[in-house]
Amino acid sequence: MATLAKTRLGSRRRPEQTRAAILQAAAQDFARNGIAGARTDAIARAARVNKALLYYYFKDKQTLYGAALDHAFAQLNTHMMAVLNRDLPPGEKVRTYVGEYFDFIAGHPLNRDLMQREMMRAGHSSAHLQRIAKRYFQPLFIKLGEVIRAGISAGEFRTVDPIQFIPSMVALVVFYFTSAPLMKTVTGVDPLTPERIAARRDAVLDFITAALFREQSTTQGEHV
Amino acid sequence: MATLAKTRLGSRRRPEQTRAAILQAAAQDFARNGIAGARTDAIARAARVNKALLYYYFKDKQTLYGAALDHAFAQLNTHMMAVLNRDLPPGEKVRTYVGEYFDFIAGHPLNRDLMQREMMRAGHSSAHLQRIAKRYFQPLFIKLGEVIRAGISAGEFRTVDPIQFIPSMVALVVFYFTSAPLMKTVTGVDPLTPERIAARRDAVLDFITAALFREQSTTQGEHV
DNA sequence: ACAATCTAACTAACTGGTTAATTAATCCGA
DNA sequence: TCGGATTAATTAACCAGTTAGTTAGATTGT
Repeated sequence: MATLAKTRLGSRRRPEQTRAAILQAAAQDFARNGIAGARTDAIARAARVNKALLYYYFKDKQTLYGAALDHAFAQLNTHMMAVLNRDLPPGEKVRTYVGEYFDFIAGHPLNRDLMQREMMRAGHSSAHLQRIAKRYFQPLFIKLGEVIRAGISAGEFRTVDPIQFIPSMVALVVFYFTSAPLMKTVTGVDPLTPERIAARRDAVLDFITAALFREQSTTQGEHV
Repeated sequence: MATLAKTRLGSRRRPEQTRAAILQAAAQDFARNGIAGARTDAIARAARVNKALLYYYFKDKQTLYGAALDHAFAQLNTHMMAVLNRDLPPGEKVRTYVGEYFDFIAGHPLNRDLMQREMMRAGHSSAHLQRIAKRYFQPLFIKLGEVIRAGISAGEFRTVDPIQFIPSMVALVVFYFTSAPLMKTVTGVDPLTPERIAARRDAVLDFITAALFREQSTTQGEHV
C-alpha cells in the first residue's frame, strides 16, 4: 500500500503524467522569464523531477520550449476554431469571436505571455514561430477573414481590410493584459480585478463594434 | 599623430561619447534579447569598449538596463509631451497625437521593443517599471485624459472612458509591430514595408476616429 | 604628477547538458 | 506461478563552457 500511497511525483512512473508535469512547469517558467531567462534546473524542480528527465523526454531546452509553445497555441486554436464553426450571421459571429477570444486570453495568462514572448523573439525569425503561424494561426486568420468579407458584402460592416482589422482586434484584447502592470502604477487602479476585466471586455466589444459596423447597433459609450 | 588617427573608440577618451556608445549598444542588445538574453561581453564588443568599462560607468547589468530604459522612455516622453502642448481642439489633438505616436513607434523599433519587453517582465513588479511609469507615462496619461474629457464635454467625442481608451489607442499602434513577424508568415505579406506601414497608420487613425468621434468626420473604410 | 579613463587577465558562480548507475514494472519460459 | 531477464523511467553526480563582475595596472590629457 505504501507504493500506492507515496504520491511523490518524482518517482511516479507515469510517463504521460511526468511529461505533462514537465511541460506545464516549462510553460510557466518560459512564460514568466522567456527562453533565455528560464532555468532548466528550476523547471525540473517545479515539475518535481530530476533535471535529466527533461532531456529524456525532450531533446534540449529549445525543443522543450517549442513543445510548450505548441501546446499553448494548439489550445487556442482548438477553442477558437470551434467558435468560428458555429452557425451565426457575420455580425454575431465576430462579436462572439471577440468575446470568446477575450475570455480565453483573460483566462490563460500563461499561454498569452508565451505567445507574446515568442512574437517578440521572432525578429530572429524563429523556426518555432514559422511553424506555429502556419499550423495554428493561418487557419483562424483565413476563416475569420471570410466572415469579415461576408459581413462587408452583406452591407453589415464598413469596408475594412481584414489584414488590418484582425490585428487590431487582437491588439485590443491582448495588449490590455500586457500593459496591466504599467497601468496599475500609472492609474493606481489594478486593471486585473474581475470587475475591471469585465469592464474591459465590454469596452473592447464596444470599441470594435463602433469601428466595424456600418450603423451603431449596441450600447453607446465605451464604458464609465 | 597615431593617437589622433586611431579612431578606435575603445580608447577614445571621450567619456560622454563612450557612455553613449555603451548605452546605445546596451539598448540594442536588451531590445533584441531581453535583459536575461543580453550578454555584457556582446554589449562591450558592440560599443568597441572593454567590458570593464560597462562597470566603470554603470554599477551592474541591472543598472545599465535601467539606464537604457530611461533613455528610451525619456525620448518618447519628450516627443509626445510636446505634441500635447500644441494648441489644438480636442479632436485634432487626439488625431495628431495618434499620428505622431504611430510615427515615433514606427521609427524607433529599439525603444518600442525595450518598452514592450519591460512591460512583460513586470509581473515581477520591477522597480524600473515603477519609476518609468511615474516619471514618463503618468504625465502623458493625465494630459491625454484631460484632452479626451474635454472632447466629451464639447460633445465631439462619444463618452469613452480614458482608462479604457488610452490603452486601446496604444494597443492599436504598438501591437501591429509586435505581431509583424507572425503576420508576415500568416499572410505572406511583409507588414513592415513603408507602404504597408503607411496603410497601417491610416487604418489606425480611421479605426480610432470611428470609435471615438460622435459622428464620422473622416474617410470611410479602414483601407483596402 | 595626478586623476580620469581605459584595458588585459582573471575568477567565482552558474547553466545546459551528459553519464553511469538504480529502480520498478513487465515479459516470458520452465 | 515463480523468478530471472528485459526494458522503461528515474536519479545523483558530474562536466565543460559561459557569464557577470573584479582586479591590478596601464595610458593619457592637463
